[in-house]
Amino acid sequence: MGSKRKTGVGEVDMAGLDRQVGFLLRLAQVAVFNDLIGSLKPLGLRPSDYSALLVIAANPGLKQQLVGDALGIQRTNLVGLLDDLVQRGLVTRSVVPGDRRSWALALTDGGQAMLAEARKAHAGHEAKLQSLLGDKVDQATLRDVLKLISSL
Amino acid sequence: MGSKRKTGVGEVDMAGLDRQVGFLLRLAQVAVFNDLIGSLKPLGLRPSDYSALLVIAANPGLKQQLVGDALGIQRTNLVGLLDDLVQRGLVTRSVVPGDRRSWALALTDGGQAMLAEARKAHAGHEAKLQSLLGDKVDQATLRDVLKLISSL
DNA sequence: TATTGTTATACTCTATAACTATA
DNA sequence: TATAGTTATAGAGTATAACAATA
Repeated sequence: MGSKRKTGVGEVDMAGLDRQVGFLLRLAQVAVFNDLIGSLKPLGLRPSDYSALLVIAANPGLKQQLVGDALGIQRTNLVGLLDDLVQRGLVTRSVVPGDRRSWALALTDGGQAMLAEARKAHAGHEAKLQSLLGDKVDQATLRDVLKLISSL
Repeated sequence: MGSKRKTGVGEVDMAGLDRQVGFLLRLAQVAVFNDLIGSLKPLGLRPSDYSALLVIAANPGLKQQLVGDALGIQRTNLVGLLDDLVQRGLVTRSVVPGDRRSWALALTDGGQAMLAEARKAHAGHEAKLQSLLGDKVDQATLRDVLKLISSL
């Protein structure tokens, strides 16, 4: 007991934690997320801002509610996020002819330009990850595994 | 453009987000973490409490600083976590003969009993994950991939 | 001078309840 | 009644600065 290989940090016995998928999954996610945060920071965007711009660009006229559904952000927490994007002139909230309760979201020209820059930043981030994984991992398989785990 | 397959939530074009490793990694991590949170909740433990108990049990006499290093928790944020575990009678802070700045952490008998229960709860969680992955994924390979990604 | 633990504090992310205006 | 957006608020989790005691 306690005679297991001491991996992890220095002399500390990690008690098998460093061999458990959940723990490693968290470390991997934090590493990737932090790198993405750093890649987008020069543009003044967080990952959530970037993903909102992406989804709005792909679905012009989309309602806030649906953006939230797509990204897993509650509509109540999306308000402030979009307020900022609107105030920065990247996104417009337009009246929907048939429904005066909802907004039709769209990117401004500035929003399109910002998204183009963000895509480049994101591509750099992805390239780093790809080169790390290289041919050691089949990306399609990895995606399938992650999707499977998501259904837990 | 914009004519890609509409996956994800309902009618919304996810703009390729649902095919990116970082996004899927986040979804997978959230799913696993939430399941672990639910598994430990009946014991009044959070994942961070559980991992602290694990590491202290494997390294009796360990200093707070080293627990933090092992788990990626700042020493400043570990204080309250350990305060609670001590107050619940699960962990003791003892004087270290050679160094009066630090505490020697250890589990009480109650802490050992709690950890045994927590291990069972965790095993149930792991079993759920294992049965989901089944023979579709080699666990050792998955761990290696996640470790690799963590080094980004 | 550096280290350990501590306190106070702030910031982000996320979650809930309640309101409004529309449908 | 139900829905879309909004506001206010609260709770985690995490981050920094500064301090006391000790090395």
